[in-house]
Amino acid sequence: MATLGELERAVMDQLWSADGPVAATTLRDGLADRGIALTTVHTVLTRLEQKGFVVRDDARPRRFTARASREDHAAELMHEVLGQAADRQAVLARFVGSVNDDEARLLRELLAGDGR
Amino acid sequence: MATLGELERAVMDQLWSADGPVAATTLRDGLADRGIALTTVHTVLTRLEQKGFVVRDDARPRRFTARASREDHAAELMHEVLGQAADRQAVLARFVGSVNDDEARLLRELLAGDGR
DNA sequence: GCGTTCTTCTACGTGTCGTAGAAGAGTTCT
DNA sequence: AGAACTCTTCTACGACACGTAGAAGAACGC
Repeated sequence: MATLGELERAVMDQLWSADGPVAATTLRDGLADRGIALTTVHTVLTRLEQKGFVVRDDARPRRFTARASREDHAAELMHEVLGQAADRQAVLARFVGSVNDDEARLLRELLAGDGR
Repeated sequence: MATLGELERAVMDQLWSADGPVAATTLRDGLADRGIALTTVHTVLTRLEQKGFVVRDDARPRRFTARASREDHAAELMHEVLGQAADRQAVLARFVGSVNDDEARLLRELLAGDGR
């Protein structure tokens, strides 16, 4: 399971919040609170690209896009965790046992919908 | 989210598979394929203890126990992932959308059971 | 063409993890 | 008790991931 560092996650958050490709300078500005150099942003973006989280286009001020949406990413992570377990049923049972009421309701609806 | 290294995970697997407290020597033997030194096992156990994954008793050849079961651990991880997402509903929707039929059936049963 | 901006390359400090030796503490056997 | 053995703790080191950014070259706008 490829993991994300602090800054890497902050950059992904920016990309996930954006509704389209984003330039490095924009990302740096969004991370202004950290006072981060533009080259640092580029380094992180390159690493995120190598990890398969980000794609860069070939336009000239390069623009970066998250491969999967924030939600897809989270759902994928959940599947990875579940998939690594030998006894998935037990894991699901414990998982369901500790979701809150709203989530339980939602899950029921989601499952009722598809006729599987 | 505290993460586990390769060896740390292997040790946890041993502890999870055991049905009671386990001595360091036993763990080393279970990891015989790696040809690991006993002190290495101890180091890892100490780190796992610091991370809160393991408890050691005060019997003299110390014995180590996993804090949570393998399944609890996985379910906790799933919750952590879910909890970090802003839009949990969307994550759950994608998660449910990609479970296989057996798992969907199981989830329905689990959710039907409790009257929430 | 020239200054400005962007990109890439390279590098370093810190923290985590795998790895284990050395030395001390405890246990066992005679 | 004393010797021999085993277990525990302390300390340390190399590798790798990540945050960080400067230097230098490439591309762009005027």
